[in-house]
Amino acid sequence: MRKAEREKYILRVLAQNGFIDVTEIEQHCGISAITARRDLDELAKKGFLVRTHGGALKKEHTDMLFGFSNKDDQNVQKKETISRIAARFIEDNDAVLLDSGTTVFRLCSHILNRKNLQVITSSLPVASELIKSPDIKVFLIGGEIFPDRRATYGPIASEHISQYHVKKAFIGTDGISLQRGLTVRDINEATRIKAMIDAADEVYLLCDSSKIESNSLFKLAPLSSINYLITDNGIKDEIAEQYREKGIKIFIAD
Amino acid sequence: MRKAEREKYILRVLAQNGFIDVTEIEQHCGISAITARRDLDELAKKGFLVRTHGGALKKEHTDMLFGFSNKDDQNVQKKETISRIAARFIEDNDAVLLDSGTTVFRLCSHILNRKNLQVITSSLPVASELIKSPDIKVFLIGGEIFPDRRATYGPIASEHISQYHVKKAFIGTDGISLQRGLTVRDINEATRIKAMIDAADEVYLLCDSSKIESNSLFKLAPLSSINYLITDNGIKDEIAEQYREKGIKIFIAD
DNA sequence: ACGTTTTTGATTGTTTTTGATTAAAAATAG
DNA sequence: CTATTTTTAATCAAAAACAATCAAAAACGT
Repeated sequence: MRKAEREKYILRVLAQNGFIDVTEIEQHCGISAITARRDLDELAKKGFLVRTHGGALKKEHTDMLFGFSNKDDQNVQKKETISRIAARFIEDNDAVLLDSGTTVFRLCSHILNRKNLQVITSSLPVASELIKSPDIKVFLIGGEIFPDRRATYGPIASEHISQYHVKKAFIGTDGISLQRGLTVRDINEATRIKAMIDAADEVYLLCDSSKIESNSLFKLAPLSSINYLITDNGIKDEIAEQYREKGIKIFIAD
Repeated sequence: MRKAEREKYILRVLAQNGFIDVTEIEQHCGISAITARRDLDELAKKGFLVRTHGGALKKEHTDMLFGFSNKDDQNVQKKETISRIAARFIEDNDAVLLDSGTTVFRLCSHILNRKNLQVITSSLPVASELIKSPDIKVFLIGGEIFPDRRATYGPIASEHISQYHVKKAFIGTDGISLQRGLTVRDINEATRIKAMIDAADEVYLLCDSSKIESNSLFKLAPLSSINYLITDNGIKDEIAEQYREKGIKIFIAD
């Protein structure tokens, strides 16, 4: 049985039973245990399942809040690796701002074990994921809810954000470029992200490489307003160098 | 059965029955008693359940995401009828405040078809339910999230509520009595509900009859602060009459 | 056909999980 | 209350699953 075929089988069993174990894959597909485990590891890395000892569990409902409509393997994998790198910058006892957006959302599963963490977020999925942990205090930013994004926005939200001060903010944008700085599709997102940048000492931008050196409609902040750029290895070396010259520290996931 | 799968099973049984015992796990999962106990110990350590002799008890905020588990059928039915009555008071073009709590939450499904409705809520489940409708604008009240209740509370939330003014507010309490007025178990709930009452012209209290003429720990407002009481047919006639004399309009669902 | 990449399996030692055995603690019955 | 049964805690050893590394096989592009 081919790899692609096996992946399909694994996901199908998971959707049905909620669980699959290594030996079952081994027998059903006629492969060695180690290959079965590798299959699961890869699917876990892409975010399609949760790896456990001896098998794997189906991802929970909150993880689907943003839908699996973009089952684009490549992008899911990129976002997963980016978020994993970003998670390393969130430590015990931190107070952080987390914006909405799929990449930032994926960050959540990697920081559930932090102790005494305070998280301020505008995102409902982020909130619902993080309140699972008893050691994380979650503050929700008030305001009108943008149904598509499952996040609050608008003047109330922006004003609310300005009441906080945090060390680190993790944000996403639709575009970033040397010339135009940070840009987004929606004006409401723009004002909210701007408020988040102002409320934080250090700003981390999570952004897959396809968005680098591309522009969206609304300019929200200059390049200088971010301190860290976390992206995937699709970024060209000479571009990365130019960003570094602007004083931005780049971390490349692969 | 694998460990991960067993944990899922344990939590599922707990969500349903509220209790699970070691021998049941032992038999159902085909493992030794000691392993079953170890499973429970670990889950208890993570805070997902409360360990007892011979088994474990459910802890409130475990595996439900943005929903509520249906505890016992009797109460669910009462709450359903109450919420259906309450829904009749919410009309197209209204602006309403909805508090957290299961009874108010049930209201949501009955108002999804309203047009041009504006809803302000502190409840994450309410928000996530109502954003399904394109004709309802949802405003979320910011603040710290109370994980057990899936709602925001605290000084930020109260202050945020005071920025709004609405015609109707729908709230729930843990107790109501002629002598002590409205009471709740948690001080944080108290201040938030107080703020909601102040922000609304008309206050609707949704309350099953078991809570009428019973008191909880924190007094939050006098009886005079509510205008409507919606309850089930468990309320005694003479009690209802006394409330009416105090100027409260009572609606009894059956 | 050739070299390259991807996929797979075997090997090693390590970690996690599991169950048996013991004595202590808690619940139960008389 | 004491005696009996049940449940637990603790320790240990076996089994299963793991990670890491290497080499063989298959698929791939040119």
